[in-house]
Amino acid sequence: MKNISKEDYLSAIYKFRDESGEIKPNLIAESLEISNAAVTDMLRKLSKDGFVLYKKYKGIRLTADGENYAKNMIRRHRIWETFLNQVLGMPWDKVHDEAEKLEHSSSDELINRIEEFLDYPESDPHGYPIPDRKGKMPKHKNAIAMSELNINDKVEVIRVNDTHKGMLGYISKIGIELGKEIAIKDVLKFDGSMLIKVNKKEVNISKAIASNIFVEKISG
Amino acid sequence: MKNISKEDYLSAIYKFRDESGEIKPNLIAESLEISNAAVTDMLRKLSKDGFVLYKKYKGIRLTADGENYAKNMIRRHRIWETFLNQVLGMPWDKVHDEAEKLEHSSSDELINRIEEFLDYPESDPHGYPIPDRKGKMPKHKNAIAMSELNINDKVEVIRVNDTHKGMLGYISKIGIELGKEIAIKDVLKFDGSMLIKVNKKEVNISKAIASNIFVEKISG
DNA sequence: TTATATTTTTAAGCATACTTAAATTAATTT
DNA sequence: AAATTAATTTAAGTATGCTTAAAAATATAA
Repeated sequence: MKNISKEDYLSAIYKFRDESGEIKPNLIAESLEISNAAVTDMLRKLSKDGFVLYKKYKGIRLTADGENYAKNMIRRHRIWETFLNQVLGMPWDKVHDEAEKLEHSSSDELINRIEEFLDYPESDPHGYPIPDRKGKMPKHKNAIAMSELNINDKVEVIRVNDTHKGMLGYISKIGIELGKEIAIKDVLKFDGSMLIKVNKKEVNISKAIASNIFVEKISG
Repeated sequence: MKNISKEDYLSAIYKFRDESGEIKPNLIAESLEISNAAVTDMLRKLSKDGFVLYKKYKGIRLTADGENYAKNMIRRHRIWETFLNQVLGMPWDKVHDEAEKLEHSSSDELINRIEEFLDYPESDPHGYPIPDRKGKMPKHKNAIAMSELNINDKVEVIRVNDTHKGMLGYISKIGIELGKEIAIKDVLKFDGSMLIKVNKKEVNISKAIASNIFVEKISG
């Protein structure tokens, strides 16, 4: 395993598989923005190398090796993001792309040193947990998507999905960040968009955005 | 230019060209440990892209664009090395390999941020100067190779060539590091090896090693 | 200056990770 | 259950950056 592509495939499978641990080629292709044919190709290689279980036309899942490898990539990614944000002051909507490149170019020793320098952080700048060097995930806070909320709920932002490019920058402008308090003022049945209060200002956000912001209830 | 290989070629040309700025394919091939044929191939591409001046069987030299690109790679490399050593405490004989990977995976913005965090260092852990963001090199100290020295010279280590794998680790064990004082006790005419005193101990080093350690005379 | 050795280039081929188009299998709709 | 649609795989082809072997040019030595 020296290969960027293979590492990206494993990360994508880990990230987008369903609750039962399976994923379809289509979803991998979409998330990596490549053709289905390329995915079929690579799945055979990953299977031969013992990182995924794959029989054609059947579901795909990671082996124990594949799972470890993927989790290690997630670890690298989140440690880099945390470093870039906390130490170098890079804004949270820019760290993802930079970390995506760095994660393929660092030894485990380097990652461990950065982790130590950061004093063993448990979550990245978007609120996602960082696996430790043995692959153990710190416990997640019990968060719910903002799209599930009702009028008069008051919540605190716990986690924000960073996979949709542009979204983070957009909600930053509105004033949303980790730890911020938000009050739900109205929910439109028509399209699920909601009126929320952040920093004493009321703004409207779409359901799609709301479903990528995870929160903890304070009251309601 | 998204390519690792092309970046490595430009760095190698910059690093190993002669005083007139020229280099031969052979030397590039050796330094990158690839075949001469591969070098011919790539030179045509780099020439087409405007990074080198190249006519077959004639000397090779960088264009202004090529020179800027190469210098920027050197800058990235040395800033990463400095960061790894100063901030993460990675030993000076390990930073080269790690930086070699990272230098291809970082945006200019990231490099600039690290440089700022390091408070604009002027030299890397091996004593080599770091170009600033405009490509300007800080002035070198006037250093001479230790292989040029004579009995009873006393010197201070200014710079050590890090291109020979294993050498740094070897001389570290002897006790040689930047700023260290060394006294020349004897020079063997037979093979040019020398007896030197470091940390009150006398050790023998070969001429090949001595020619990669650069020093400043204190007396003699 | 000629002979020999070395360097450089050309030619042909390989592996990787993609692509598009066609064929096959599976899933959904009627 | 058959027909239609969608997903997946196969097949053929591409670009990149290498390789080895042979040919051509240059450099060195006698």
